[in-house]
Amino acid sequence: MLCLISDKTLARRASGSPGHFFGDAVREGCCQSTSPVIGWTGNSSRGMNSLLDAERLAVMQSVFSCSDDAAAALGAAVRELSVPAKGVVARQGDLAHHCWLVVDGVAQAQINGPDGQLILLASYGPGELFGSYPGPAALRTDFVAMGALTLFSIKTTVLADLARSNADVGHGLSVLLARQLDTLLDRMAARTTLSATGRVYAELLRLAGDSNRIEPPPVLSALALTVHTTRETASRAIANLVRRGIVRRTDAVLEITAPRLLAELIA
Amino acid sequence: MLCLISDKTLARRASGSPGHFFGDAVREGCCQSTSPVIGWTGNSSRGMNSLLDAERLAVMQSVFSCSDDAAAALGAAVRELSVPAKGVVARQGDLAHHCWLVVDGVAQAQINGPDGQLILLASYGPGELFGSYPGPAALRTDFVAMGALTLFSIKTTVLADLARSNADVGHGLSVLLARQLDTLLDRMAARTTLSATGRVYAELLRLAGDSNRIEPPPVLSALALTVHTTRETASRAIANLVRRGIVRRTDAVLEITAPRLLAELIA
DNA sequence: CGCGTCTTTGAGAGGATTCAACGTGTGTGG
DNA sequence: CCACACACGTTGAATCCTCTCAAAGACGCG
Repeated sequence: MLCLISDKTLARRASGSPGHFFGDAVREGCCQSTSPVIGWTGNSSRGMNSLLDAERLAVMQSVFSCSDDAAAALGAAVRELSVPAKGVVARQGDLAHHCWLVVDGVAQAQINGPDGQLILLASYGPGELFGSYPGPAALRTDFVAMGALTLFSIKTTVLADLARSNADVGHGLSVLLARQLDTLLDRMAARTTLSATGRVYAELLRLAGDSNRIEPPPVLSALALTVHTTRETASRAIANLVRRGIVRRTDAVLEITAPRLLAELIA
Repeated sequence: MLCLISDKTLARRASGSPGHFFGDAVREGCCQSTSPVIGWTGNSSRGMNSLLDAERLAVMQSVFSCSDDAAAALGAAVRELSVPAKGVVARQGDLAHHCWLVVDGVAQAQINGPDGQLILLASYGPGELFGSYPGPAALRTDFVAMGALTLFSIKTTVLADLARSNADVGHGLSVLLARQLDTLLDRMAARTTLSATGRVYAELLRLAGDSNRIEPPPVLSALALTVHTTRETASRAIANLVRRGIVRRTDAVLEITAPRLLAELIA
């Protein structure tokens, strides 16, 4: 029997759930900016659903690296929010009056191209912020959870006011945004300079990091989406690498045996 | 005799200079975010080379919408800088310790793809900021002036300190960055969802604005670069529109006669 | 087991770049 | 003043990359 899944279904699915890989991957990736990551990086192993006030403050402090009272002010303005896997935080076209701060999990900004194709624009990991900031605005993307997601939501106006009145908040915000700008520029550069296979290769290197291993091995359909290509292309690209002995792949791990060579191939 | 210019040469050239169109175009385009532009928008008609202190303060205030003393602090930390057309502000790979605030003119972030092809990642108009912000960092793009350009340069560390100590600065910075993030997302969306001709059409609409006229008519090679395609493709796309009577083109102006129809074609 | 998902491979189609050629306008230098 | 180089635009043909379509196998799960 043939495979009848339309790409649309696949796309919708792949951005969701089950592989733990994707979550980890994106979480790892979303903060690969030049500046070091803030000390705190979400903690999905905690079993509880709601954060204690103290934790909330700690979160604020580590995200904004701010004083106690600033954290308190933020904590008070914030509302905790849980979104199930595949849940939609906000829809394209909505007039948003909020920002969302990712506490745990990963949120993705995606667009449905006119042909129904789903396109990934950005992903937000723990400590990152999305929504409408300088003022309320219509959203140009959907924001969906790709795994269980816990957020802090805060009114745009309140956040702006806080930023204006409290230096720590403003500064923290600017750092947050600068980092996002940075990674977005990277992604943009990759998308426009590299060929489809090149983007796949680059993503492999990024996911592998210094250890040159991806464990568990990546789900190709998901990887394809993040670099804006098709599973077929990704599959072919990687098959090529395996054939040439540049990467080795087992059920448990994908290992890059010749990272230098792979890096050369990208250019 | 044939034309022997390699594409590389062309690319290098086109990003420069002579057509006044390109400068205006980008200047118009770089602030098309949802939030209204700050009240002040550069003034190239002023004949002098150096800004008075008072003007400098005014610039700061309108960019950061901040108090007098914050503006004074910024003004003191800043060094004025003039870059000639085609001049390079900073090079890819440089370890930058500065941020630059565009006072007048347009700066572009560009990358040379491995094949020597020049690619435009972003452009910064008056009131926009680029460089390394949260901390010193290696630049991933060249920054070049595309027309006479005057900048304020400020040490990254100084700016960060100011942001942390002065709420107005931090807030202003966050607004600046949020706006850039916004437009970058837009650009990204356009680049990934649209076809090459679609991007050309979209750019036409954007340049034309409400008046539906582009005056003087766009330099195709430059337009092609901004939407990341070739002059040939751009030329074909527009020739098509002209043939179908959707736009009219003379030496002096390009006019969109059927903006609705054109908008339809983009999707 | 049937179903859905993921992967892989081949073949075909389409879009966009590349190459080639030519016309035009502009500025430079002999 | 006249080449000449250079930039820009236009058009056609060839080429290549990438997506789409089609088919089939593997795995996990209710």
